[in-house]
Amino acid sequence: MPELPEVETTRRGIRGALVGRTIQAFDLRESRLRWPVARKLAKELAGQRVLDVRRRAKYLLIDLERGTLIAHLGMSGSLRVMPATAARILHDHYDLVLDSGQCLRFNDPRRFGSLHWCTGDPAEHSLLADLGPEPFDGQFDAEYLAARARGRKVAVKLFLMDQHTVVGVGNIYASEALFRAGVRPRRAAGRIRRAEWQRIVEAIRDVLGDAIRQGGTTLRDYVNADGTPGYFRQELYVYERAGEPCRRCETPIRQFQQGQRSTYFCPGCQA
DNA sequence: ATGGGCACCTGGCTGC
DNA sequence: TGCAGCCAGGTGCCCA
Repeated sequence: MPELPEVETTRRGIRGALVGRTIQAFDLRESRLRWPVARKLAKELAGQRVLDVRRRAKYLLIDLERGTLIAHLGMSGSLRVMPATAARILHDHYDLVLDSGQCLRFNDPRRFGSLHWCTGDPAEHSLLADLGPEPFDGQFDAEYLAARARGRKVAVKLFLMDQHTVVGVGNIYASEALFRAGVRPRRAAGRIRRAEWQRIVEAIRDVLGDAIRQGGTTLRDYVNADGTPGYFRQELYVYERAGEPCRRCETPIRQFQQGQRSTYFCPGCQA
């Protein structure tokens, strides 16, 4: 998916068009997302005003008057704001039609995305309840990571991608953050030194912040709320650069598999 | 608890 | 040109 920068870019892009508007209709054309979306949701949502659009981890939270929509973009999903009359294309799965004449439209070729309706506190929803801290929160620091990693044999890259450790870091930014921190992705989490955790914390914040400023990373499907791609791809140091010279030391970037995903690193820059 | 692997799905690219 | 095989921003769940 879209990792944290892409979800945050989407949030910022759709928020202005949604907040204060009233939902006129919920058009569901494909209910088979990661979990089935109930058709009866249309009846519930119609007439409700949008109070806010927030983000928790890689989930978008659309606060309405009587509850919250919890949306996930999966691997290939995107949410765009457009005229409700705009022609639908393949894989447009639902529209949230607003009283402004615009709609929020979800497109997701792989259908790994999801949509839940939550009355009550979304933080206590089963999808969100056990998530780790936000990377920009104060409680996410070297001490926290060191304590959590103690005794763990799992590779540090997989440890960082575990949403119980910290949220928002996916396959691209895990490789990129470890490059910036100078730490090899295969090292056991329990053997990372305090100074390295400190660098990892800073690297995660830096790379996510830089990516947000560039509107995220577009590999294939991802587009922002206005349909434009993210431009951070050109600033990647290692991701999808196997065999190419490191931008810092010229050593060829290496690639290998970790947890059925591709990992990239520079043997010259990362210890 | 921890670690590892699979499943869900479509589309684009590569190589025969 | 056709098609099989492989790969892709995630994550819940099942097994040892």
